[in-house]
This record gives sequence, C-alpha cells and structure tokens, in this order.
Amino acid sequence: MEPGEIFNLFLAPIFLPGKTGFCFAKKSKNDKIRNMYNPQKVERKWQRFWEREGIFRAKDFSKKPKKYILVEFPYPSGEGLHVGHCRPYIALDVVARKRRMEGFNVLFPMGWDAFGLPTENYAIKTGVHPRIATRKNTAFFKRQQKSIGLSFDWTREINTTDPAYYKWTQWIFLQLFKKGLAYKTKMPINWCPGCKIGLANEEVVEGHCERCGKKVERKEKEQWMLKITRYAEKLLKGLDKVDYPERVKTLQRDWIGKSEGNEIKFPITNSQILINVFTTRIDTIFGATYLVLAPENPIIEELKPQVKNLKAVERYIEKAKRKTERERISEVKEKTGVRLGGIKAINPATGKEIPIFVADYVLIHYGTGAIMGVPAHDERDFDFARTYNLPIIEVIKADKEKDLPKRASLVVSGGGSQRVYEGEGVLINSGRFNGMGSAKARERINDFLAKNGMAEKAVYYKLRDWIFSRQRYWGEPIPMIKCEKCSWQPVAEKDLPVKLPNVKEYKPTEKGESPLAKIEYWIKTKCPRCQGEAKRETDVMPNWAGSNWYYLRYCDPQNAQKLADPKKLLYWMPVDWYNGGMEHTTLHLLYSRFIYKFLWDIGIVPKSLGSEPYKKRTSHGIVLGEGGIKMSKSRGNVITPERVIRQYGTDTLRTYEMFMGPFIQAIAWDTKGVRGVKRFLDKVWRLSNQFLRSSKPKSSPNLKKILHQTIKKVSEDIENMKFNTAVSSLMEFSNAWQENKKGLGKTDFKNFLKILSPFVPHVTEELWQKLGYKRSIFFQKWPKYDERLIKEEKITLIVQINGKVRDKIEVESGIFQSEAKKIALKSPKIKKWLGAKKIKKTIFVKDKLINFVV
RNA sequence: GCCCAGGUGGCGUAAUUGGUAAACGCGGCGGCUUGAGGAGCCGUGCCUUUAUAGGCGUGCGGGUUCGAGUCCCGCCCUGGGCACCA
Repeated sequence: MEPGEIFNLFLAPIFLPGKTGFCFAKKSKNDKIRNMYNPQKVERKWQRFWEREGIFRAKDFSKKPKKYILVEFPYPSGEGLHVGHCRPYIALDVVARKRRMEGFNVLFPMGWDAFGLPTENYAIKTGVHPRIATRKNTAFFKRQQKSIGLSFDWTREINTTDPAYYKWTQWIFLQLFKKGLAYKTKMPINWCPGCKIGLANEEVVEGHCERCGKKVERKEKEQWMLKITRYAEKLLKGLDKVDYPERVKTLQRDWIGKSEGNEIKFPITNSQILINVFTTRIDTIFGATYLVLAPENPIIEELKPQVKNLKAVERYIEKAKRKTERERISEVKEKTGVRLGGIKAINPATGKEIPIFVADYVLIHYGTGAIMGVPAHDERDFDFARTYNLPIIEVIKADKEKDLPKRASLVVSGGGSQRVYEGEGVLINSGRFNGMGSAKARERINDFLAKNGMAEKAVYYKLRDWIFSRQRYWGEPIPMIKCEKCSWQPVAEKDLPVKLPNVKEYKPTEKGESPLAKIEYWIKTKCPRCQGEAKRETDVMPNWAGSNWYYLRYCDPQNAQKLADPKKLLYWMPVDWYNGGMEHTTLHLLYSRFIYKFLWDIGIVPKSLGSEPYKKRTSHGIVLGEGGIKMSKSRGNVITPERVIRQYGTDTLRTYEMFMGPFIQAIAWDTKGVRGVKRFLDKVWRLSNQFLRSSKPKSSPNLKKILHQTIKKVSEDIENMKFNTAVSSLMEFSNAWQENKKGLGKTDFKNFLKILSPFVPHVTEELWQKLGYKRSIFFQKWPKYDERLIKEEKITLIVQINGKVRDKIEVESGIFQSEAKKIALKSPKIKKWLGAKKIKKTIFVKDKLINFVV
C-alpha cells in the first residue's frame, strides 16, 4: 500500500457523509465538507458534462477567428502516462481554454502515433497482435487523458495505424517517389543488431541504438531514401520566418550544417583525371602539401591502373570499410592511411607535385570525399602529416597575438617550431597573395583558379538523406512493387492503402528482412505497368512517417477522397502554437517541416498558406522522479496521474504541474509540494463557500486592485508559459482574500473564478454553477484588467545612503524629487545616518527610491 | 574540443530587465487557535544581540556604477546538444 492510500483511509469518512467509520470524523462533519471538496465526485461530474455538451468541439469555418493549438501526439506504450507526460498536455490545455474564453474557435486535437518498435517487440515476446496491443494501449491512454480534464476535441481523434489514415501516409510516399525524392539504393547503414533494424542517423546516439542501446554496426543494405537534402536550404531559410526558441533554431541550423567554400580541382600527373576537393579555407591552398581521399571514394577505381602498391591500398580500404563509424571516431588522434604509390597530384596554386593518400579520417558522405591537407592550419591534417612526415608550410599569420591558440601543438620542423593555427589572418608564403587578409584572399584565389576552371564556389550541408526503410512488421508498408522487367513501380493510387497483412511470426528473418518477406500470397502481385509477375516491397516505413503530416489530418480527419480538404486546411492551418519535446528537434520537427514544404510545393497544401507548418514552437522540460532521478519503471519511481488524482484530485494535479517550476526546465516531482497546492484549492473552496453564503455586491478597493493585478499577471504569464508565477499570483490573491474575507464583491469573485478556471476547470465549474449559472464557465469572456485600477496610490519609497537601504517611507505615488527629499530628510533614521555629513548628490528614481550620496 | 542553457535560503524557485534579494510553495523550528489536530492562522536567510540595532549574504576573482543576482573581463562547476563535417 502506498502512503497516500493510508491517508485516503482517513479521509474516506469525511468524503462519504453517513458512512463515518471513525468517531473522530463525526463531530465536525459539516464543517469538513464545507472546508474541503470531494474531487472525485466534482471532477467526474464536469468531465461528463463537457463530453455531453461537446463544448470543446472545433467548428470548421466558424466565423470566429481560429486558433490551432497542438501538442505532440504520444506513442501509446504499454506503460501508460506518468505525471511527466501530462505536463505539456496540461500546459497547452490551459492555453486552449484561455483562447476559447478570448473568443477564438480553438482546434485542440489528440491522436496516436501508434506504429513502432515497442509494440512489435511485445508481440514477438507474447504473440499478441500489435493491433490488439495498440487498441488496448490507446484506450488506456485516452482514459488517462480524459481523467485529467483535457479539453481535446475527441471527434477528431486519429490513429496512424488506421488504414484510413496510413492510406495517405503511403500516398505521400508515392508523390515523393514521383517527384524523384524517394529512391532505393545500396548503402552502408547503421544496423542495430538488437532491434535487427536499420537506423536513421538521427536515431544513433553516440554509436549506439537510441532504443535498445546496442552498439550500432555498419552494413550494406538496399534502402529506401528520402531526399531531404534537396530541402536543406529551404529548411534553413524557413527558420527565419518562425517563432521557435532560439536554441531550437540553433540545433536545426547546426544539424543542417551549411558551409560555404570552394571546390578545387587537383590534376594528376601523366593523366587526365582531376581530383575534386572541397574546402572552406581556399586561403590556405599554398600550404596544401598533400591530398587525401576517403576510402569509399569512387575515383580510386579510376586511379588503380597507375597505383604501384595496389595490394596495400586495397587491404587498407577493406579494413576501413569494416570499421564502424564509432571505431573511426574513437581513433581520432591516431590517423591512419596509405599512400598511393606512383601517383602525384599538382597543387594548382603552387604548381608543385604533392602526394595522394587514402585515409579514413576523410569521410565519403561530406563534401567531395576528398580534401587537401594543410597541416600548418588544421589539427587533423597536422596529426596526419606528423605520422607520415609530410612537409608543414605555414601560410597564415594571426593578426593579433591574442588570436593565437592557447594550447598550441608544437613541432620542430626545419629548425623552427610551428603550431597549428586554425584561425584567420594574413597570408604568408603564398606568392602574389602575401599580405592579404583571409576573407579577401578566398575571393581572389578563387577568381585566380576559376580562370582555368580549376576552382568554383560551392556549398555543402551536413544533412544527409533520410533512410526511410525498416525491415520490420509494425509500420506502414511501402507501396512499391518490384518488376523484373520494369524495375520499381509505384502502387496505383486507387489501390491504396496497401494493408498490412496478418503474420504469425513477428521476428525479422535471419537475413534481416521484414517478417512480411515470408508471406507469399501478399508479396505476389502484378506489375502495375506490364501486368507481369512482380513482388511487393516488404520494408515498412519508420515510426516518423505517420507523424510527418498528422497536424494536417486533424483539420479533416475523416476525408476519404483527399488527404484533407484544402478549404479546411486554409481555415485551420498553420498551427498557431506547437509544443513538444526538445528531443524531437532534429527528428520529428525537421522531418515534418520537410514533408509540409514538399506538400506545399506540389500544391496539396494551399499556396496561400505559408511554407512553414508551425507558427510558434515551444518545448517543455522533463519531469524527474523525486530526488531528481529520471522516472523509470526499472527504478520504481514512476508517479502516475491516477495516484495523484486518487489522493488529491485532478485540479490539484493540474495546478501542481503548472506550479512546480519553470515549464521549460527539467524539474523533480515533490509529493509534499502537491499537498501545498491542495491546501490552496481547499482555501479557495472554503472562501468561495463563505462567499456564496453571504455574497457582497462590491469589493474593497484594495482587493479589487489586487485582483486586477492578478488578472494582468495571469494573462501575461500564460502567454509566456510562465505558469508557475501565474499560479503563485493566484495564490497571492487568495491570501489577500483570506485577510479580507468579506472584501470581495460578486463581479470580482466571478473574475477570479474565470482566471483560475484554465488551471482548475472542475472546481471553478462547480462554483460557477453554485452561483446559479447553467452554462459552462468556459463560455465566459476572459476578463480584462483595468489599467487605472492596478495603479498603486501609495508606494514604499526606498531611502538609501550611498546605495545602502536605510529606511522605507510610505508616500503618494508619482511624488516628485523635491517633495520626496523633504520627507526623507525628516526621517529620524536618515537623520541619524547622515549626521553632519554633506549630501554630494541625490539620485531619485520615481516611485522606487531616493539615494543620497555623501 | 565546439555550441546552447544554467549556478540565488535546508528544498522547488521569484525578482517590473540596473533600483527593497528571496514573492509563492515545501520542510524544520517556535507560537496562536482548538476538547482534540489530521484543519486553520502568525513568525522564521545567516551571524552578533532579549528586542532594538548592526554586519554578512545570489558559484569564484576582478571591473563599471550613487547602486549589480542583473552589465563587462577572466575562471570554476552542472545539465543538454554536436563532434575527424574539411
């Protein structure tokens, strides 16, 4: 039994009048009922009411202005939601409720991103069909979400595993294929031996599988790829137009990794072959003393006839290919390579012959897969040059002494010491470019080499194409057919969806193929082009496929003819406010922007909408377990919403989640802190019931002023996601009310309930009804504060001497310096401190302080 | 190594952007109320002191300023991201 349950035993007799089992509860029964409320009863009542009345339904084409508020839809795991998952839902629910009261037609939907590995692994273990498990899990998630009173429009619920939904996920794939943005290719992939699955680069964390933690291997496989790289520039540019947190933009920009530089052609002696090199530092070309090719660079094939030590080179390449990326990285400092014997390149700037190497510190997937080695000005080239005794020529001199590297790598070469200087500066040892600054030299050297066609400006991105195949079962089948004669053919659109067939064995095959590969009847089909015998693709899509476009489907969730009606998209899109996890910044957020831009380009999304799906993006911090440790089943420190609701009720859970700390920050759960919030709500309940018994028409001016200050604070804080201070200001008001219990009038009481209602929807509905109203409080208008009322008439003026606080005096607000000085100098404390000293200077800040400098 | 965020009481944190440091809440201690407390209310940063009063206090060291948690320079630590990207 949990501690909370013991507590409940004590509370039970209080909450259930007439069933008192303990004598101590008997006496003040009525008082207790008035002092506390029964959360279970109140909450269930209003949740049913909302559902029955359908008051959170979003209306297509309503004349009201729209707001589209979106929270990332969850993957319905078997474990259910814990209090950490609830926090972003509650936060955006607060926003959605406020927006409705502000007169907006709000779309606040929910759905299920239900394709994915955990369900499939569960099926492998238990034999339970993923469809069954998904149905069970989503039902559980939905029940949990409903229990916390979230104002979702459940009539728009979607599920990515529903064939009526994934028909369109497949349809999008076909459009990508038709536009040449989906292609199948053999490539070395990140292979997880644990999940038996190929992983996207984004799913590899420090060389290990994001999901199971197993070490990722390299494997050659045929994979469907999406050309997200073609959208690199658009994805980058689009960031300037949207309201995302700066750190999210930075992360995406870094991930896209644009670098501007030059491609330079290095001729090979006695040959027509040119080696194309990419560099951002063409200003260092006079220091390029060798070239390096990535082991996978296809140009090696062309060079082979001239290579004298072919065996050694081939051996090196074989070895390099077997290494995982992780192994390559762990050998950063010990650079290996092999020289191509008998071939030399010519540095087009100096005209000198330089050696060529194959080394795995050069990566095939970036730039041209070949670099020029400039050991004096690149740490890696320096390491390599030292190992192979290559000449090191300094060509850049730092402008200022302070620009020099702090930890310089020193080497004795030709008698003098040299160091790796990676910064910019002034060119030396560079012929006619000597004395020029780096930036200018880059232009000039490019122009100089471009004349002979030996150089041109070039842009490269770190972003790589997106591996879109998974050799698994529980995903959207890729709607492609392979015909021996016609090669890959798309399934006809009229034949969509390609439904996922039932299998008995969910494990991937030993060859690492999808379990679908064993279902003969499903694979066998006809080629859509030649009608000959053909085979279906057995790979499925990754779990990101369904979430790429789900926000569009919410606008028109039941449409059988189209992905979504353009008119509805025009009405609802773009998403006005999208909240989600930081961990999705380079995954879902980037992917979905890409797919949206594609759909916009091909006209599925109306052109008059912008090219960005999300106007504003915010991110939440994760909730840690008690004591600041991550919540996990294995640690046994998971706190479920049910547990908190059973003990304190949903309104307490909601308010505590908002109050516990800054929304964007990671924060630890504190069970004791929850109790404090319950006390606050009990206080509100108590004071409200006293009010209802003897309501006053008018408020005291002071309480009215505090209320209006609270309206201002709460309204602004919700917009800035400063929910914690919004709640604390509501608490402050309740404290002021408590001090002056009879000081609140009806209008202001109603206003208080309204600004409290997004956080505490159930209790405020109950109190609203007790006031005699039949319609929900959420049909009320959000109160506006009165600028004149929030002004303080009297303020505390700080009196300082030499910047130290020496006294505080009550004065009329707006007081002038001369007047304030007069009053301040009368203060006995100030007199004492000043003594005979002379005031040299007086600093006066209106309504704040007066400071005497002596 | 590079990029981002942060470091404030016993704890979670707040501070109108340079102007009363610690609002709000938790916990401990002390008190009040009560037949009782499991409810409610008040006080409580630390040190000297009965109180008054004073001193010290926002990671560390400097600086700017009448005045710095906030600005500048240099460090240290924590969390997150990226990492042979030419």
